[in-house]
Amino acid sequence: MKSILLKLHKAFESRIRLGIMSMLVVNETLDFNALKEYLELTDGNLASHLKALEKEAFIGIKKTFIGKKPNTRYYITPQGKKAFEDHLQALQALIDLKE
Amino acid sequence: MKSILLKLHKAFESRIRLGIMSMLVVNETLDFNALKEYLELTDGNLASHLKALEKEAFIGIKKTFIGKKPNTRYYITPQGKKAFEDHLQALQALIDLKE
DNA sequence: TATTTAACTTTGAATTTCAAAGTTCTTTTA
DNA sequence: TAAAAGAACTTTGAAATTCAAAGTTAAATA
Repeated sequence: MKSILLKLHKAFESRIRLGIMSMLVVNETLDFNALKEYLELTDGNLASHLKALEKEAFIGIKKTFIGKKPNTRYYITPQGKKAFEDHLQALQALIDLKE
Repeated sequence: MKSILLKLHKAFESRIRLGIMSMLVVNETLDFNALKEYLELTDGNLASHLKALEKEAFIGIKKTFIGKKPNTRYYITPQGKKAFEDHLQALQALIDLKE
């Protein structure tokens, strides 16, 4: 049990970061505003959580233009995917304890 | 997705409290030292997390004696069980998003 | 040229977390 | 019976985290 808990990653303890990662697992990329609207966050709050995940190299940023409009898209990195999957597996193991 | 996140209970965001609840779901009751040793926590830290869960009425305390030794046991309350199960279900739903 | 929009950064206050030390009560042990 | 030890805390204080709100910058549109 203790070993399960140790597999939970600190970066994913926050429900907001859990939400960001979940969205990025199911959507190849998402832009700032999509995340912001979906998760109903203020700019600053979202930006700081994104930064926290970026610092861990769990997500990456791709800045492009759509026509002439700047567009910042976020995507999950391979490490991020791995880390998040490990985290979810640990949660799954916790859930299975009940059975 | 947003609605899933809203079902995550703040009290269970901490891995320590997640651990306490998990232990109490699979063990009818547990005493202070069992939790402390299993989760490798200091007295103070454990006590404050227990207090946080008790404040939400998610766990209860039963003080007894084993022989002449005082023994404090913790157990999960029906509300606690419900809340924890809802939380795990929300996590399960998050996990299932990937499929 | 003025306004708007995107995507931040900064600031600061509130909350949370944790370890360490102190406390109380009881039980052993010398 | 006095001293030491153990259980289960409480208190303290520092560090880290979280969040909203306001400020910033650069480009785009009116």
